[in-house]
Amino acid sequence: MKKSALSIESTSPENLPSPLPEPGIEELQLETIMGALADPLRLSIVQKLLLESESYDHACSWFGIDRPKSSLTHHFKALREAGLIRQRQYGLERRSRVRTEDLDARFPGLLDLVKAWRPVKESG
Amino acid sequence: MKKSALSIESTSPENLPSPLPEPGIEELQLETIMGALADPLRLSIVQKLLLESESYDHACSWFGIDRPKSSLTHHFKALREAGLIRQRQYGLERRSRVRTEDLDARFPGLLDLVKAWRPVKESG
DNA sequence: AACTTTATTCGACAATACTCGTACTGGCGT
DNA sequence: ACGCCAGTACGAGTATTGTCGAATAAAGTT
Repeated sequence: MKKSALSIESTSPENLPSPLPEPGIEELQLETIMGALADPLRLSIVQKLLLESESYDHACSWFGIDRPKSSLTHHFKALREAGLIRQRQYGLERRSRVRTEDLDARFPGLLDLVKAWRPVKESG
Repeated sequence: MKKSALSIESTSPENLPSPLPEPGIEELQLETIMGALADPLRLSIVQKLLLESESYDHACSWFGIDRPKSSLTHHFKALREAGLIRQRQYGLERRSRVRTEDLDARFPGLLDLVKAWRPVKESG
């Protein structure tokens, strides 16, 4: 992957848009995290990020969730405000990633539970 | 610990009252568990059992929670139905313990998070 | 049998959370 | 400038959850 030496975006490893407002590490609360993960849809969002995002951030269209946009906003916001994900604005898109380092530091083992989660199939 | 050979209650290591209705191991759902632990009071109940109960079961008076009894019933029931605790009737008391084996088997690391939980002090 | 103790059930109310339509904003392309 | 597009904000309706008093049940005691 060749890139121009002139690229204005490659001077440092951290040339990212600043994150949307989120709780700091010290503000993370286990109850709140648990509450955020009590919803199967949100659990699946975090799991998908953990298992399938190769260290890239993803806009919510990437998840392929069949829900109205206002519902998605609601859930992504819940995850961000609980401190599970970090969101950055890239042009039109608002991309998300799991706050792996922070969560591993504060709640070691938590993300492993999410990775190992196996949703129960509802009878149809 | 000497005991009578005639004891009708000591023929096996398991002479306990049978547990109240609870989900089986295969029915435990992470979402539901998370939901049950999203409440600080319930989180503190499970934590106290994990840290302070020396493999004994405890009635809810043991916890020293300053709430009406009907509220306590509500929360203990929520914990039991989520599969976090097992409850047995001992005479007048209904004693609880954490389902450590089941939870460790299904969600390894979960109980460590609860043990390590440090509640945030509300400003008074 | 009457009383005490532990805890449940029921019902009402309040508070919180989920769902989603509609209208809007902010960045981008032409 | 105009429209398009990802996503937000607001608000309403619904559902779920928490809180707790009052009445009840079940077990033990005397």
